[in-house]
Amino acid sequence: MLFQVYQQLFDSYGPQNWWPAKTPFEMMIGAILTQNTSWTNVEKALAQFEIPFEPQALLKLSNQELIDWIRPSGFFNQKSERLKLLAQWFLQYDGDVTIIQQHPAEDIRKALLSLKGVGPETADSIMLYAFEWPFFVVDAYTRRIFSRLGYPVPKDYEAFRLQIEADLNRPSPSFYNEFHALIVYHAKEHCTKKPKCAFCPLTALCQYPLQIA
DNA sequence: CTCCAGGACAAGC
DNA sequence: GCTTGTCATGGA
Repeated sequence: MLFQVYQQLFDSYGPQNWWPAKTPFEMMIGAILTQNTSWTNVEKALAQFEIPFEPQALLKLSNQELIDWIRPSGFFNQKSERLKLLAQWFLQYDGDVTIIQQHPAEDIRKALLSLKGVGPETADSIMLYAFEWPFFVVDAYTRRIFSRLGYPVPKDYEAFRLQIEADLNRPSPSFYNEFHALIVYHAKEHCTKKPKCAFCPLTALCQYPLQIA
C-alpha cells in the first residue's frame, strides 16, 4: 500500500532532487534551521551566509554574527547554539562524510541524537540526506498524509519509522530520499491542514474525501 | 487579528 | 509515562 502511494506521487510530481544544498554541512544547517519553521524563512537565512558551508568556518563566527545571519529562520538563540554543537561533532570526523560512512550507521545515529537540539526527525534527515543511509524520515506531514490515507500511525516516532521501513522493505537511500521529498511536496500542494482534495493525485487511495461527502 | 511552518526540550502532572 | 509551554520570524 505504501509503495503504491509512492508510485502515485512520483508519477504525479516527478523527481524532487532533494536535499537542496551544495555541501553536506549546508544540508545539516538546513536541518536545524527548518525545525518548526517554513523553508522560505530558512532560505532567507542561508542566503545571508558569507562563509563556506563547512563546520570550521561556522565555528569561527561569533555568536552574535551567527545569530544575525540566521535570524529570519526564527528561534535564533537556540538554533545558533545547536549549529555550533553540530559543527563541533562533525569536525570529530574532519567534516568528512566518507569518514562518517566508515562507522556503523546506528552508532552515528545515536551520536546525533545525543546532541542537544537534534531529535529523531533531524537526526534521520541528516542520516539520509547528508550521509546517504536508508532511514525513513517521519515528520508532521507524514503523520497527516498517512493517517488520512487510513494507514496506522503510532504516536511514538521510532515505532512509526520502523513500521514504515519494515512495511516498505526497500532499503535504498535514493528511494527514501525521493519518498520523503514527495511527501513534503504533496503536503504543501494538496494535503494541507485545510485539505485541497480536488484533483489530489491520491484521491483513489485516500479515505479523507469520502468522509467529507 | 489569527494561524501556520520540513521540532526539540524541559517542566509539570 | 504523557501533556503543555517555550522558543521567534515571516507569510497567508
